[in-house]
Amino acid sequence: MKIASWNVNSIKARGDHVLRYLRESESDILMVQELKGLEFPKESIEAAGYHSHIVAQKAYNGVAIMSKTPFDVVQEALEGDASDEQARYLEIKIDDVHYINIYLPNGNPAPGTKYEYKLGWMKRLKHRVSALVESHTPFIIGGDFNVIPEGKDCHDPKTWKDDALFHIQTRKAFRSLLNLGLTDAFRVFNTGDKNYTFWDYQAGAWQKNNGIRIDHFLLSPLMADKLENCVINKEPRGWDKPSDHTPIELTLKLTP
DNA sequence: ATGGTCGTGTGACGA
Repeated sequence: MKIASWNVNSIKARGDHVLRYLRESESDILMVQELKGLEFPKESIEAAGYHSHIVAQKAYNGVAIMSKTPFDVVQEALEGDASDEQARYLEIKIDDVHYINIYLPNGNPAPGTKYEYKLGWMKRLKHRVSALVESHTPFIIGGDFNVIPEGKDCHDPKTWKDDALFHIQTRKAFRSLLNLGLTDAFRVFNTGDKNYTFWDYQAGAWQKNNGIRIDHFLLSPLMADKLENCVINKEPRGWDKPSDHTPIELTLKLTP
């Protein structure tokens, strides 16, 4: 079973890319982030053989899950702050496995109110993850975490020191998530540096491979044994008019 | 040292 996650940076601008990616990758599940609007090409995605569900708002944020298999929606928001109206969380369920798609806040500039929101969001996520671990629910979390976990996940750690994506408090919060027993799927197979999922549009970052690894798949304890592979597929970042992110792909063995 | 690039929606702002 293949599951992919991709920040598409506007579904309106990248609808054709998503359809092409579904065709070429033959993913069973695709999680996308940054829809950046309310429109969604549900009909053409259905024609391609996928059920879909979106959590969206005007102009900003927005997440969606596409799946060859029908699914149940578990939650369309992260609990812990009733006043939070940003479209950043979608949790679904297929055969007792929960699939969580997140678009974690960017948080810049740090310090500031946006950074406080990011840290608060990470605390709420930890709370949700704790509940799932304690109830022995098998789950995977995929998405744009806006977290550079370690120095080797960027080209030059010095330039990222004060950024909300690499700030020590951000890395601590990410680490405390992992310490609940989650596995960073990509790092099981590849411990090397220069493996990135995002390259800025500016200053030839893509051409120079000056990127960051901020899109991740985390596996719950019960799912870790089912892990077959996890890779970054750099191809779509090289397409015409690309997203600034590229997909991360997870392969699971779900049959006993 | 500075600006550089996209997307939304048509203003700046977010990333």
